[in-house]
Amino acid sequence: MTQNTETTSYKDIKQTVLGRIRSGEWRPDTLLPNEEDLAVEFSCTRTTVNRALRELAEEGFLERRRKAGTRVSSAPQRQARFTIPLVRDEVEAMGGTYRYALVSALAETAPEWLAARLALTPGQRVVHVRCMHYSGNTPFQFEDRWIVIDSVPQVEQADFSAIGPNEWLVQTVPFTNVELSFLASRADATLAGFLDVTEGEPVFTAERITWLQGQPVTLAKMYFAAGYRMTTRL
Amino acid sequence: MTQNTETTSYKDIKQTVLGRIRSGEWRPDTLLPNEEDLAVEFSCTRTTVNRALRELAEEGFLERRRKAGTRVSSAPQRQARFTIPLVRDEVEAMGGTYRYALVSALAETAPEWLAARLALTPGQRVVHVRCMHYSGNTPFQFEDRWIVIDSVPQVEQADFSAIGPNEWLVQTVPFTNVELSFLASRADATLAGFLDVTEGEPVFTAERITWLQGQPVTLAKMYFAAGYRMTTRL
DNA sequence: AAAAATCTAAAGTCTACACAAATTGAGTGC
DNA sequence: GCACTCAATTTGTGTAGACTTTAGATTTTT
Repeated sequence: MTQNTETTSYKDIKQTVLGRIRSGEWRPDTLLPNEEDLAVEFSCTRTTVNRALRELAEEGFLERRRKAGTRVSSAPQRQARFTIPLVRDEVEAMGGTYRYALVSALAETAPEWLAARLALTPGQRVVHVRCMHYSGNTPFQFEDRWIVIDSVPQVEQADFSAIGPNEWLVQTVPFTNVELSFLASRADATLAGFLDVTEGEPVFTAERITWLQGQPVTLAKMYFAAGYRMTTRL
Repeated sequence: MTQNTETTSYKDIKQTVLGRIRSGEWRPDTLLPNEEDLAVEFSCTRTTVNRALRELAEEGFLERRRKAGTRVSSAPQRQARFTIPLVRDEVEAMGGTYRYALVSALAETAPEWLAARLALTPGQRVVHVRCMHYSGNTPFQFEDRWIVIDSVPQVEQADFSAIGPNEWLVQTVPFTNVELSFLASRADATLAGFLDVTEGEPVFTAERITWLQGQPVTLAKMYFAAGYRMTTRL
């Protein structure tokens, strides 16, 4: 486990501290010894203790303030970290064969609701792409996406019949700010058809809005097949 | 911004590197200079560069491998970090007045599906707590929770009429492992009544399973009112 | 050729020390 | 009693240097 027989690594310290929290030895709100004392206890330098405590604080287990010291977080697990896999990876991880199919791709004037969501000027044009992601022959996800032409002019030449809009965008647009939402929506007739569920069924939905340096780039609505759950361990 | 006029801090380096990624100067898959060279460029030590790059890697922007070097992540935004607020905080943050109401709390034998989910031995007993969280008079969340008596014997004496089971558990059980899932479920008659929606409506649902050192402690199903979305910015 | 052994570049971590920044808490003056 | 100042404490961050571990690359062996 340890790198050699005698050094105490920041990982050991993290483990030990976590253990004391879990065991109840250090209950929420308990003030920990300061870094120097812990360094003595673990016979390492303060630097190493610092790293351990800093990371535990980042993970939400501890709260630290200069001069005030370090204490056990009273409301732990405020943060959940989800790994958002690419659709392809997700399908393949479940042992399925990933398949992509374009449904439609059309340039149009942004509908009002979209203009409002993305703060577009009235009449701005977008490319509307709809496509399906399959696991084998089973529908896995229906993707409904709008791409702002002014922000990504190349999109008018893009061919989405072979490559999905997400992968195209990742390759084309250097980088972005993102807002991601999860919600439950209701399958309307069209969606029910695509996902092969009954109309009215609940559908787990992710919405992703992407900006490039303040400019809205794309809004994607991703509708998952019945029974989908997004899971994480803390 | 910078602490004094001349040092380059790891934060500056993070900003600069992120800037180069965003601007497209360093595209996905680009191999970065090694830490020593960057240390020269930023006129600081390798330690400082290391911290900057390490954190960027943790945030998903870079991928690092010993000997192979550091490269720009080709599938960025693999990680979303959600802040899971306590219900009370969430309600109050939206300007509502938080109100809690116990619906029922009964000790019973774990139903089969629950025993399967938590790997209980047949016949193990649980306390089943159902309660509501309101924002003012509007239903905000219906919580359906089972607590394993063998893991938390005190639960039989607990009084959930004033304090919610989540807050009680946080105070009582020192610490835990957690599995958290999000999904879309369908409002049955009971749920529809509690949340004041039509039967059959989609309901955003969070499920949380908690263990204490391998022992299952509790399963909570949290059903959110219509229109709820869980949002994060990256 | 293919497989195994070796070399080596890069990140990973630790030590030891120094100074910076924040904030508490005590003391001071009014 | 109240506001203000200031020193002490604790975490935050940087420097300089060394050793460790991983895994890509090269060479040797089969």
